Amino acid sequence: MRKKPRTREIDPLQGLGDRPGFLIRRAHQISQAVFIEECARLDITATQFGVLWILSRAGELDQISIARLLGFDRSTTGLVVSLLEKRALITRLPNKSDRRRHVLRLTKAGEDLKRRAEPLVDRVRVRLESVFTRREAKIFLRLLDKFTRSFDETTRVPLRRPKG
Amino acid sequence: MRKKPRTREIDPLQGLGDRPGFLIRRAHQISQAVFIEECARLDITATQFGVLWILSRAGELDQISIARLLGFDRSTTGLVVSLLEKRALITRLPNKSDRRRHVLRLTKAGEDLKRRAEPLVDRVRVRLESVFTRREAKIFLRLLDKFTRSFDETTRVPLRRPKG
DNA sequence: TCAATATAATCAGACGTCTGTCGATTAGCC
DNA sequence: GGCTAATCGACAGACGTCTGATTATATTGA
Repeated sequence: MRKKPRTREIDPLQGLGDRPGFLIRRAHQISQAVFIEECARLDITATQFGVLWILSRAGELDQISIARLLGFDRSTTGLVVSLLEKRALITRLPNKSDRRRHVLRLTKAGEDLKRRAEPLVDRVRVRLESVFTRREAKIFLRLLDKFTRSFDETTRVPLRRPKG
Repeated sequence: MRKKPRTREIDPLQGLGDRPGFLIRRAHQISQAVFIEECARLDITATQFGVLWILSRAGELDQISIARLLGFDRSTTGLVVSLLEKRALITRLPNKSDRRRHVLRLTKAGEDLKRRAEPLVDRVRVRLESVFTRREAKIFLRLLDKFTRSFDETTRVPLRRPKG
């Protein structure tokens, strides 16, 4: 029970470990790990699921729209998309009216995977929130939402949320 | 003032954008961006600053200890450390008593950079917290702390905090 | 003493992320 | 029609992160 700071036991993290940036980084590390763990058997990452999700909701979208909706960088989106295409989870069809664009759409396999992933992703949420009381979880999400929204326009890739 | 969901305007993010994992990812993206922005002229990342900070506090440490204290992966730590060594901000000396180990220590340049970075890193904190009231910021940090501590032992790299 | 185990560090491979740049294409303007 | 600006998407380069494998070294125990 090493509890005595008597012995001048320094905490090397003091002054760093309580900074928001540090804690957010750690929280991100944790939530990524939990996601990977829960969805291991589907071999899917949170980022990839985001794309499947958004395509499932929107029907079809081009790369840039996906990036804007999810807050991904264009390059990141390009990589994720080509990875999903390689796995035949989405198709990438040239857009007739604008040949710069490719219209993305879920394949049957993509739909299936997305559907099978949903309960697992729900488990991720449950696990992440399980350390809080219901009230705390609500506050946590509210503050995170306030935080991200407040910085939205200052980021390179602001989210396009219809809610405003 | 597009406010009517009358027109069946779907929010493609609904059901995803309010998940803790999604928000945490976004928050991480933001805090990273702010850090980079503030510390651009020192050409230093949050991760790199963490190593400088911890070495400044501890005097000398080996790579694994740094990883454990900061919650980095061993490989990550190795890469960051070699990068800092290349910039002559730290030295890496073989440990006599245990030849597996390399003892890391800040160079003069490393000390200087760390000192010059401190006010900038403080500005990062201030900016990140500025979107909250003082009370909210406190709660936010408390909940983040609870979150990260609760999952600490389940992560691959649990933080070694003397405070327990 | 020798074998088994544990630890430190490196390396390879993968993914996510960002920056910056470039070419292709479209759209706007004269 | 033709120049120009804007946009899309590709690519290269960099960093952080994780996993898994490997090597070198210590420690422990039979």
